[in-house]
Amino acid sequence: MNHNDYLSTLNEPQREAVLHGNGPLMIIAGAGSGKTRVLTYRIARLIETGVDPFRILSLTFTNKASGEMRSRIEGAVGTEARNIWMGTFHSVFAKILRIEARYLGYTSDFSIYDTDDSKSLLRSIIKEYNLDDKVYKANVVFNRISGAKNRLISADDYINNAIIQQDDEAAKMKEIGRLYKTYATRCFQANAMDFDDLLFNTNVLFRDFPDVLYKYQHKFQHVMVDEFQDTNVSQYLITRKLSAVHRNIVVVGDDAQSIYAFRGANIENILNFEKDFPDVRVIKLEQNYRSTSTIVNAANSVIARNKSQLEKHTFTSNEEGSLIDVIKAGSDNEEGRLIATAIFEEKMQKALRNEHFAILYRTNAQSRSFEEALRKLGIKYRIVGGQSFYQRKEIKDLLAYLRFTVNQRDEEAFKRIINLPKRGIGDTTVAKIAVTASENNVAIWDVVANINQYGTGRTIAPIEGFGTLIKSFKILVEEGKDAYEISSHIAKASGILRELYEDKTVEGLSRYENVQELLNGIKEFVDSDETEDKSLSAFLQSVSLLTNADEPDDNNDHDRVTMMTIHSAKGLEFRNVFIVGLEEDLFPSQMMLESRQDLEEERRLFYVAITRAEKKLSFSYAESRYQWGRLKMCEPSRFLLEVEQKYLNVNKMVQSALERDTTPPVTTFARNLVQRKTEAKPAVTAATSHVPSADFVPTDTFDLAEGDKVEHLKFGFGVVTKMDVNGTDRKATVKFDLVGEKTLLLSFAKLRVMK
DNA sequence: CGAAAATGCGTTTTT
DNA sequence: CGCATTTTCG
Repeated sequence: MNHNDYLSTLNEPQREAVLHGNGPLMIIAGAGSGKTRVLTYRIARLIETGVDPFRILSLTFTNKASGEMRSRIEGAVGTEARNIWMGTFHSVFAKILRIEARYLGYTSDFSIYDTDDSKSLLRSIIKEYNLDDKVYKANVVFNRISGAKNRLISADDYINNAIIQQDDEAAKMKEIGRLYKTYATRCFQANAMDFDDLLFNTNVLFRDFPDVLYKYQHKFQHVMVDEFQDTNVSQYLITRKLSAVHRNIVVVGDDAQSIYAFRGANIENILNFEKDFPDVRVIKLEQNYRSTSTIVNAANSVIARNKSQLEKHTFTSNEEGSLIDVIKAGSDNEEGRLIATAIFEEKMQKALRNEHFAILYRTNAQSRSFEEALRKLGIKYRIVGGQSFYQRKEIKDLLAYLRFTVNQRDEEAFKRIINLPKRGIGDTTVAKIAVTASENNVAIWDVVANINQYGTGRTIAPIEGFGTLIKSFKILVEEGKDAYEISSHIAKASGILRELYEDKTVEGLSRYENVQELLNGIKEFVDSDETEDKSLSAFLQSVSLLTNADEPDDNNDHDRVTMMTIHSAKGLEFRNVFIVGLEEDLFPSQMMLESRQDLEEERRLFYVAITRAEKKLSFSYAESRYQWGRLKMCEPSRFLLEVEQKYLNVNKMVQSALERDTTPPVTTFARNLVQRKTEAKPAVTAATSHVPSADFVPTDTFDLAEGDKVEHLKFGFGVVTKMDVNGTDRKATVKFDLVGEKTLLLSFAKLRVMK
């Protein structure tokens, strides 16, 4: 593509950003202001003007974002784009650490501990120290350690820091420093890094080994950081060091969209940047091309309440668009039904596809009621995040085998697989092995591999069997077999596949399929011509850093309603967006209100959610919510009042309150639930058992006939007694169980037919 | 040692 | 309530 072709499509500040030559640049890019285009064009242009792609480092927020950007650049400049160093902070620096591992005393096969591994390791350490695990909760301890690492505080720093120690003592957890120290040692002994270590150790690497720093400083001629507002100190320091020589650093961010302070992101990075690079040029992208003016203005009216923000005026010249609907529901289930119906109707009226819709919520747990309602209407959906594929037990089990095959020091992987499938090696035996190992001052694997030398009693046989098994896997690695050959062999030889295959329950079947799917994924990884290193350890590295937005795009089946948390929605856009669960204590979240005085981050989160919508936005809230088996009464969120009211359409609110006859009034609803708790399982089940097991399917063909069974959203189940067809008009008379005979002009949005 | 029973905790958000 | 971890018992 010729420069001028794309340059002519840009506005003035966008063009300036693309054409900016050398030296530091900060782009403050409002939501929907075309920042991805700017970044893409800028990189394409660098390559066209002769910069070697190998010398461009581009850090993005998700692997998906980087993949998309890479393919767009590829479209402009060709396959050269593949050579750009592009990815998340974690993946790029894991790659560098892998190359330079020996400087830090790791091998390049180091394991990456996910949060579960970390917490499980902490749990064992807490236990070993005989600390009360009700005081020292793995979760809390982990968060403390993680916070410290993100501020580049090592275990020793932590112990020697008077202020931190005071804090911990006040919280009655003065042992955290010791736990941190042991945790770090154990990770190191296991040849493992957790997520935070990937950044922490990169800092250590660059701090302690100037030669290595020198190499990368000179290598990367251009450094680009997307979503700069969400970087933490550790990340910022890395980029600052890397760009210290060439000083070609471009950061792109929007302080109004900073939503990761809880994991150490620091808006002050934006201010520090101006201090560290006094000659920085600042370009503001303020025109929104994404959303209607109603949406842009509503979003601005929300964020205007925040005190701390950079001066910026976002505007749009797009059409006004429709008002924001506010939908009130009696319960979380009704909220699900109302949204699902709204999607159905909007889809039909405007001839839209499923993929035009997104439902955004504050917490993953809210997805349930929407899933059920959408499924009932036969609307396809996908859930981003939540329990991801890679967190499933069977997947983690196989991955643990793979990890242990590559790295026998991986303590967490060992614990997972030593008795899986059951081979008669229980906790006591494992503890014995650990004791033997430390008595003889050797690694656990050494004991397992040579159990005959250390041998005790009758548990020798299974241990030896396990050792032989792993040894046979190791041989495959040494022979240089690729990741797929090795993993498919391990899946079979370990007995994991067999065990799942023999489990004939529904869950067992789906687990078996999941393992197969993982194997398919590995095959794809190996077969892809973009994969240079096809080894098992390369695969493991790539897989452990997948973001929850990186789930495999299912079989070309894109046309689905997307459901996800607002956090996951960052960087995405949808024609129609529903922001649901707008209730006080849920959004804004109670925890946020407790732990911090100000609501600013929650408000920014709301801002992010609003600005995902292109044409049409809806809010919803429920008056009651089923939580932990109890009914909780909810109040509308203060955020509903923080949006300038002239952008809201509250008609639907009244309407839905009037129509709310699918759900009993809240009082009876509550009573039913109470009854259900005390008396075994009464009447309520009668109503549910009425649901036929064969699935109802939605119809958009009106092909009703006498005798068909139908379900109407308001009136419940019924049978068609009479059909009147008059040209294109169809009238059905239906006898409903609940309300008797009704004549319907077919409003198919509310009617489903049983096949 | 492993299966069954009892306990207990959780819902912020994610790399 | 539902899942995960811990305790109990055969």
